[in-house]
Amino acid sequence: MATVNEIAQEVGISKSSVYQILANPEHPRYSPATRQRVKKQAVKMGYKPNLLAKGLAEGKTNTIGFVACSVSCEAGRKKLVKLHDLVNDRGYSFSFFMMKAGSVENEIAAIDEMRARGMDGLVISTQMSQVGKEANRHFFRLNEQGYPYVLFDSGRNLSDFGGYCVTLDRVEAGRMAVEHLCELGHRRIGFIGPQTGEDYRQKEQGYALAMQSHGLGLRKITIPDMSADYKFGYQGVMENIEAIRELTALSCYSDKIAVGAIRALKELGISVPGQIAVVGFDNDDMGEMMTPSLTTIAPPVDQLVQTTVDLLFERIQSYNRPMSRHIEIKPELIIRESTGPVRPGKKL
Amino acid sequence: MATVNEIAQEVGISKSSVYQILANPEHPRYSPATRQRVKKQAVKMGYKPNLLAKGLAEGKTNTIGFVACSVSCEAGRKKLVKLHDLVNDRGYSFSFFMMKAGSVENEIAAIDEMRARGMDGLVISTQMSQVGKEANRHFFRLNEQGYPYVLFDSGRNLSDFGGYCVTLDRVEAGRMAVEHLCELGHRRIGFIGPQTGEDYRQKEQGYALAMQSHGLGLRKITIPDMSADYKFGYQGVMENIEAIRELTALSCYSDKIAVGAIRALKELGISVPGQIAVVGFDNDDMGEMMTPSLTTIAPPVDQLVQTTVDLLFERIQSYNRPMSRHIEIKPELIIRESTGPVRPGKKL
DNA sequence: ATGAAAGCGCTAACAC
DNA sequence: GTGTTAGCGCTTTCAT
Repeated sequence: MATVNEIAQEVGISKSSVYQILANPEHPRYSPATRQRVKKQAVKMGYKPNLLAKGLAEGKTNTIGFVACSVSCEAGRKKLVKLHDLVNDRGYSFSFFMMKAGSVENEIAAIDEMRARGMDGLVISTQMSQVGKEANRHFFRLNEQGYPYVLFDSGRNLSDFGGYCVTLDRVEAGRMAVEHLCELGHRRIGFIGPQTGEDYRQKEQGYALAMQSHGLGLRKITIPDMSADYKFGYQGVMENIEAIRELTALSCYSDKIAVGAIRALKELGISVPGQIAVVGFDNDDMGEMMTPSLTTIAPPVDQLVQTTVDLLFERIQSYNRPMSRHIEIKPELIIRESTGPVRPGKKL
Repeated sequence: MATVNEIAQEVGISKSSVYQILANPEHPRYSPATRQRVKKQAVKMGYKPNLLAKGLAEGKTNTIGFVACSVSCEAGRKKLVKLHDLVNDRGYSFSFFMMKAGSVENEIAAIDEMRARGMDGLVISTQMSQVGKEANRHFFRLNEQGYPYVLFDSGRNLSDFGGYCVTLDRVEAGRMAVEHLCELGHRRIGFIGPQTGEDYRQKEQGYALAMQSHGLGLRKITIPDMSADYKFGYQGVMENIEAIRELTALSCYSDKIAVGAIRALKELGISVPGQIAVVGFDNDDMGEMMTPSLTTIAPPVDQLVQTTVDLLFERIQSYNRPMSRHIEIKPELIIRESTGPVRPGKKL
């Protein structure tokens, strides 16, 4: 790969002149003739500045990093793409780092590596199985050092977390599902989800709060893993048939759980929404095309990402210490075919 | 962030000693006492080597880049994750670069940027709408310069492409769907897909070859866009109802198209697989859970990725010029509920 | 209008 | 055992 030096040798001038001309091709500081020759050579040799050297010299890379564990789902995919686009719109490059899932140590390692690579700022989105606030301790260092980052829609306990952070209001999400079902006349409403994760805890809390405010008893179905895979929805129903038969409606932790559950319900000869209404969560594309199409609680992905990026650049451009800021985005209800009014004749 | 120099100052020795000790903590070249002090300081100051500087100095970054346009689908997600894992297994970091979709210029820009960032090798996976071989010209430069890269499952015309390349045998995929349906007794078999893209052309060619070898006439349904979105499957059926009613089986460009098509068929009161059998392509997770579950042609993702990574590292470790190599991976048929024997009584 | 020189942080060959 | 020195390629200040 051609370097500034090589161009300088070809043209027969010093490398700093070449640099100046390439950085500012129109500036009349150098004679038009020299400028032309340099530009020609650069094109001819296919010159591309070495970004490692540039970053080292400038102390910045014009790159924003995104640290996430896998691309866990369709929703994760949409976030990734939107984030990429918005960061590009700001004239920054975008770099995605996939951390190993699970432990806080992996999260720390991922963040450290991205900093070591000279990222000018980080969007961090990781699902932590550890709920306690000790899982946030490593952020204190970032805060103290004034390193720009925003925690993004992360299912973690945020008490005591002192940085910038944008999340979806999952308590509200859990509540909205119940409110929707209550309006349709349902009272025996179940909730199916995994038992771990702050993520889950919040939705389940919203469910519980809404049920209590309507004077209804809780009916939870727990599935084994924190993974939101189809199979767990299927198994959840199949292994709790009796409890399911008591219900007229089921709120699900995710669209995938809902799809698996609906598959199981069909196999059991229980009609959706006729005998049981089902609400999902995530607004996966597929929900629109399945039969019945899926009523769901949708995270406003664009708004989430937009807010995150705004916050990050506010942080990057300001020189003062970051204050603690937590922005919660409200979800939206999308009504489709999988929910309907409770059947009058349904057995108690 | 702490530097080698700062540690050296604290400890009171030269920076090269610090470097040597940190690079080789157990080597007895330095006195145990000094080694201890250096290691302590490094931990205390939270030293992490600056990867830009390291990469610049060493002329390599121990990082493999993945260049792709968006993460177009569930299958893309799986590839991304598997690629990441295999690259990590080799002791390399993994960096994902999402290029703007569409033009060859964007592809070139993406590749150039990754090289400028010091990637030691690249896996390139882009869908090109341009079918001609001129879309491959920029790879010649990479070949000549001996830069290590592997073209990965890219729907493009590979005549004249002189590098390493791993693809799915999509002609075979198209053929397999037809063979499966013929074995079930179907003869009026349609194919639905977009009209652009090498990707499409191959599947369609497999369909055509298989149909001809059985002496059957082609029945193609074309959908507008190259996007493999659900909606197009739905629209494709709804806008070609007459043609659809002639069929006893339908082979689809993708699982998403299949899902949309099945939704439409249901709305039209056409039962699947009773009145019409449907085969998808991709093996999206969702295919297992929908009703009817989806018979599909599955790309062996792990094998594709494994082969790609093997090839890339072979290239990285060898000093000789790359030969041209093209490895085609065979897809697999997964039979589920959406296909069944043709109904005897079906109207001609 | 052009160039010399120092520096970013890490690496590596070699000297003491 | 430890230090010196030059260099990776780009940037930036200051001199000519």
